[in-house]
Amino acid sequence: MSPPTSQAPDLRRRILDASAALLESDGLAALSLREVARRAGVSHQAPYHHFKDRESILAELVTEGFERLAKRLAHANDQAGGLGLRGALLESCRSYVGFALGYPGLFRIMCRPEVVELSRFERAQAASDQAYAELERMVVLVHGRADNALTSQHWAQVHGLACLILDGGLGIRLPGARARRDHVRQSLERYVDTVLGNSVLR
Amino acid sequence: MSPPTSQAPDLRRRILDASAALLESDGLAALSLREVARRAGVSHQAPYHHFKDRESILAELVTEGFERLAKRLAHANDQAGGLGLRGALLESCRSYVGFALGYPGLFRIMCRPEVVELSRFERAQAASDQAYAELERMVVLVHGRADNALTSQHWAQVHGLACLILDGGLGIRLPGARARRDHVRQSLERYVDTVLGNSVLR
DNA sequence: CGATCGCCTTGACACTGTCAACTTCATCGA
DNA sequence: TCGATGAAGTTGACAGTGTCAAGGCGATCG
Repeated sequence: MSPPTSQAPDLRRRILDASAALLESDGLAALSLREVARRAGVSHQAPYHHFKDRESILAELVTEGFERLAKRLAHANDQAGGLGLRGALLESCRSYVGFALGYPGLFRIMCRPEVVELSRFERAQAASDQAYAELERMVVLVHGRADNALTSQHWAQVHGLACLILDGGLGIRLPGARARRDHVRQSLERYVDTVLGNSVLR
Repeated sequence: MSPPTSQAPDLRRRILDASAALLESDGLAALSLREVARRAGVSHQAPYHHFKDRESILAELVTEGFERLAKRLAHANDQAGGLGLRGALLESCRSYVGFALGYPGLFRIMCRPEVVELSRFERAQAASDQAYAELERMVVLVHGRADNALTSQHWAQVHGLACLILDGGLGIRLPGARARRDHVRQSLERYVDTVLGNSVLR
């Protein structure tokens, strides 16, 4: 027999792809199981043969999201040798915020426990831990030691910026992708300088 | 006739109170118009005589939330004389995070545009702007001038910490209210010291 | 060749937000 | 005083949702 055509590869993957597409184009509210099934060309019950429930589908997307994010962060960390500490730190921050702005629908469900309760999904939790580990690795590179408060501070900075631009007041105040990108770069550079003690403000 | 008994003050208020209670006790998913109506002891259509739709109810809660938050931040700012700059800045940060942890359900819908689109509700937007203005006032107190990047940085720090403890990986890693409070204090103190240039890390 | 099992279907149920039409009742101008 | 008006609350309906239950169907295998 032939390899699966583009029409019908395995349904599980098609459901995930349709969900991700819907999530980014029309938002979480538009992502109903039935609409996903419709787009995948199957009955409204077919998804239940591959996922326990709606949350499980989203959890799979979340897992893949955290894995991709962790990979980006790891890549930035690995560049500490070539780019130098400041360059790598900046790259790490931009990876995080860039991921959030690049996949806003996905990023949102990654930090909404009322949508996907991470602790219910072992693999998702593990992927999240992996991303955390990369953040912590950057903190070690910068400060020379692991420290919960420092890691929190770093994570909060990039996560907060991402959330505020995506969902909060900063997005409203920055119309247009260009303005956002500029603002992100400016904010992150200032943050990096502050952290590295080169702040012009001292 | 007697003044309204505790049983039936004006329905509008009762609907808002029931919604807020449901939001904090069982989360947003459990907050359906019909359940709210049930708890208010009226038919499922009664709320529509006081609110255009479900989002409008939540928008009213969000408005009140931002007003309360702005008031807390203003109070912290006003204490700059008495507490000193460091004390006031710390108090401002703790107000923000404390608000988020104190009213998690409310805080969540305050930063979820897919639940309440702020730009659709003038008063909510105004209240949000008011809170932003107080954050900016603190930045001016600290740095001597207004600066978008600095305000972003400050806002992102407190917002990020709040989100991560509430919804993200920090909450999972900090079981128990006590551990969270301690972590918040520690993180915020370190942040404040960093900002004020007294960091022990230099 | 018959049993089994994975994948998918149809059908049903309770629940949701919202529209439409109806009742009740207080207010107010003629 | 009376009738109109309009606000506030009701019941009923509709489409849409997530999920449970039962059935069909084709491949696999003892």
